[in-house]
Amino acid sequence: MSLPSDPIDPVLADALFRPVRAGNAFEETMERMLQAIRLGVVPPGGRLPPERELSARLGVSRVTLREALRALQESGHIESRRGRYGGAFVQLPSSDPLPPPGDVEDTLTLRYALETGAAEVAASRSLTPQVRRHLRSCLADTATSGISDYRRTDSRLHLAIAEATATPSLTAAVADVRTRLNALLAAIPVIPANLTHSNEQHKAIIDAILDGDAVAARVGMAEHLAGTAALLRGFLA
Amino acid sequence: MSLPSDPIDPVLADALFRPVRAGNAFEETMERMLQAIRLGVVPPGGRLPPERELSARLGVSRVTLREALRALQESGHIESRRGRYGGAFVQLPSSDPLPPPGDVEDTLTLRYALETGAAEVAASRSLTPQVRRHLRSCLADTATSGISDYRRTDSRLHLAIAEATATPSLTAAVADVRTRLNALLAAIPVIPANLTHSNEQHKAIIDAILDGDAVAARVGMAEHLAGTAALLRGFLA
DNA sequence: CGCCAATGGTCAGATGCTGGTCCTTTGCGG
DNA sequence: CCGCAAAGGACCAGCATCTGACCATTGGCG
Repeated sequence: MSLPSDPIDPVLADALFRPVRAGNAFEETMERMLQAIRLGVVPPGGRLPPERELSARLGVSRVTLREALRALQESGHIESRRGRYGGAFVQLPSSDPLPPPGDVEDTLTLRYALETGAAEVAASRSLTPQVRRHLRSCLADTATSGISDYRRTDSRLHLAIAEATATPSLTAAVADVRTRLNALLAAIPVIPANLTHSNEQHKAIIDAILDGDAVAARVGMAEHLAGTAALLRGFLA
Repeated sequence: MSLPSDPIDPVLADALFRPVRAGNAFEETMERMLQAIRLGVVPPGGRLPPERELSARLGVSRVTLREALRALQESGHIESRRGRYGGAFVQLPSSDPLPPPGDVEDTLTLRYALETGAAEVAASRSLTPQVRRHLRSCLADTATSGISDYRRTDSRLHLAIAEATATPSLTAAVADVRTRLNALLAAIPVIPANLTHSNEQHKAIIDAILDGDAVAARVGMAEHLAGTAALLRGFLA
């Protein structure tokens, strides 16, 4: 019963007829909040936007958003305080079970395309002083961070590069693939030797971007990603 | 009232607190079907998968899917036939109002990152004979197509390159950005001179991919995209 | 010291979406 | 020529979600 009369490319069919929504509104909302917390976009101790604003931004009713927030509260990720100047404050949960990792090669290849592209585009632009400062700041944070918060500062640096492209869709895509990558990285330890090596590569990439050297930025990022990819393939093979 | 206690990066906040869902289930389902039709994944005269299969794939109830199909029927995109060997068959609608174009630079930059990355990755892989044939076939279709169906065959060729990466996420991302691009392209005419120039570039890109020359594939794609980008910026400036 | 604005907490009614079931149409194959 | 399998068409009960309003708490400010 192969095909009655359908010469449809099965690969493209999988791409286009993929699920319209990854889960119900509650699940997707919670994933987003977890993403913001895990990527360090809202730092530990920081406050999330008010419920009304968040629900409006996410395009979700406040009831649904609150369900997600309550779940995050019970899992120890946030703490809610009432009254004016209250809100949801990010905590450091004792245990944080990451979602199951997806397809490794799919994630790594998508990451390669997105982040090498982002590095090249960022280097091709004339960056504002604020953006240049932010890049340098994130680089310094990564270089001086210990093993415990390396993953978060590293995420922030890579996101800063994506931001420097001034391309919202690209920034969002990089954030998403970074979340998938972190789910993979959770399975392997942070090794100090790799850490110092990464820091050297980070510096080379940021220097190239600040110099406007698109080729060097791309090549530097490609080498950097190859290192992480090799590490992951080794551990998850 | 700048910030009460929120040192949250507003750019990243926009990226992470973006809407969880683009619309209701009906709207998103209809967008997907239109995407499949407009990109030529299901060719004119071709049959869509059965309702039950489609609803399962899209993760949407059959009722909702049928609402979308009925809308497509009333807009002249498909025709439904009952009985065994029936189904929904793609028509050529007389008028097809495209959705309003989004941010031009955002679309073009994201496209640059995704498609140059896809070309490089495709060239880096050892392609199966089927994939090689498919690439050559799509290239030939594009070269021999007239003005009327150039946009569709061109879309198919670019999608074929994405498929060659064997990376589902990348394929889906390229398909999405291509849909956004087509919304922009709808505003400008197809010019024969540009068409022949594009065909030369297409041949260079596919040759590079088939030769496994990653650098040439990337550079060729970058030049090709720059041409379209310049054209669009000129018309939409 | 008391008011007030901003925030989280709660609820009821309306609407959307789902899952399941059954009906109708159609054409191939026995 | 008839029966069956595969497809679209239609319906309904129940759950999920949204809308909108109102209540409760808190800390700064007048």
